[in-house]
Amino acid sequence: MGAPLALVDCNNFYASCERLFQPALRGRPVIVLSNNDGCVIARSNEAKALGIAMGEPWHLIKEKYWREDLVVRSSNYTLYGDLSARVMQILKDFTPDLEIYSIDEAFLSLEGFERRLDAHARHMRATVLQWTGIPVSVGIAPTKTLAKVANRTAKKDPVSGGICALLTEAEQTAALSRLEFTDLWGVAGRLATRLADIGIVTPLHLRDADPRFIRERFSVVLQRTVLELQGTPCIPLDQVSPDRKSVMASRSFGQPVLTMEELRQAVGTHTARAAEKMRRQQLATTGVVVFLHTNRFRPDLPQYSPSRLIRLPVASADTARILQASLRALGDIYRPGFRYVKAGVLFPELVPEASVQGDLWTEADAPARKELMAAMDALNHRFGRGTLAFGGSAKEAAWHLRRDHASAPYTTDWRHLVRVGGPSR
DNA sequence: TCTGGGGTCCTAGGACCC
DNA sequence: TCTGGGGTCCTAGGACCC
Repeated sequence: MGAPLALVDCNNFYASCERLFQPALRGRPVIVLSNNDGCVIARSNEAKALGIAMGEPWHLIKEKYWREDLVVRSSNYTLYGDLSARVMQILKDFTPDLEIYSIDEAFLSLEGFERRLDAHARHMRATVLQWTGIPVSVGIAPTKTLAKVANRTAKKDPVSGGICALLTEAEQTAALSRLEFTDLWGVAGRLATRLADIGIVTPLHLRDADPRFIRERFSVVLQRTVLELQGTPCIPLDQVSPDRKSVMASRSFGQPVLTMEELRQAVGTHTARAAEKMRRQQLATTGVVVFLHTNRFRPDLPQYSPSRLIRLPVASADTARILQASLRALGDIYRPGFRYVKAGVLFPELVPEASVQGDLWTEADAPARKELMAAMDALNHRFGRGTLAFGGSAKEAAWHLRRDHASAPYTTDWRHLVRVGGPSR
């Protein structure tokens, strides 16, 4: 068993942020809505108590709640981003071994604090609250999946004081027995239905399942969940966030859009936004996908959800060059007569901007390919001929390896595969 | 009339290539 | 009675996460 991990999660984050600058909202039900005020994306405890569900379309429920004391806010992501950064900075002062998992969550290694976990967690929680006003919950356990369980338990249990540690099997069993099945990290509706077919309907059933059976019947992803529930860490703490593999910008229109001119405008803005986001991370794209959607909630209307990928001759981070490709893609897929409600732009395969110099990046890629070929030969030699049928896609090679060798860690990076699967070099 | 946005991984089928 | 096979890339869609 490794050192204990903590998952620190801000309570009802967006709703808490909104409350921060308006203390009058304390004790009142508060919800935050998504873009275009479409769906409910955050709820204070009081709003949850009213029965408002996550993701509920606002227009369907506003009639029902207008007479309640409900406070409704449009989302303000700049504010949430700023507050998130402040919370994370405070957590970093408690341990340098920290992975920012999302805008409102971080995993922390508690190595070295084993003998005073509780006091340490209480101190963290109090400091974040005092300095930012944001309440957080802390879950402590030997694996990330169990830390998620602990965090949820801390939130649910009023006497926990916002902190829950699940270090012994008895504590873990007790916590798991109080959880809904789909409360588990990685188990949502569809998977729960499929698991129910074979009699697995509670968190404890899943923990006590045979990981190898789960992998054969389901996937390596779910197998990791089982192992982690059993206390075996499978998902390491990622302190350095890896480069994004793709970047997307998309928006729903307020009303249906019919003309090419309106779509060109939208695709233009999305391209510019995505390109900015990409440049901020010092990446460049090898292509651009443009996609459109008609209204899927109106099956009575004609449906059309096309997408088109245009490859760039050379990876680029230049908005003008990418825009040219975007508009060409849009021209390919646009069909008049449909009522479009959403448009988006996706840069699907990003490379470091520094590797792009004129058209040299494809050249620079050649030695890497050669190394990859050699690595695959080595893997085939070790595991038997044909283990990896490899042409050019590291993604597919990784998939083969995971399928055929349960022991291979979950990765799509072939360099990693070489280290874990190949002969020592 | 009004149903989010941004990610990751996986699967399947068809076009195309040698 | 038989219709090649192995491979890549693309489109489309499903599942999960926050």
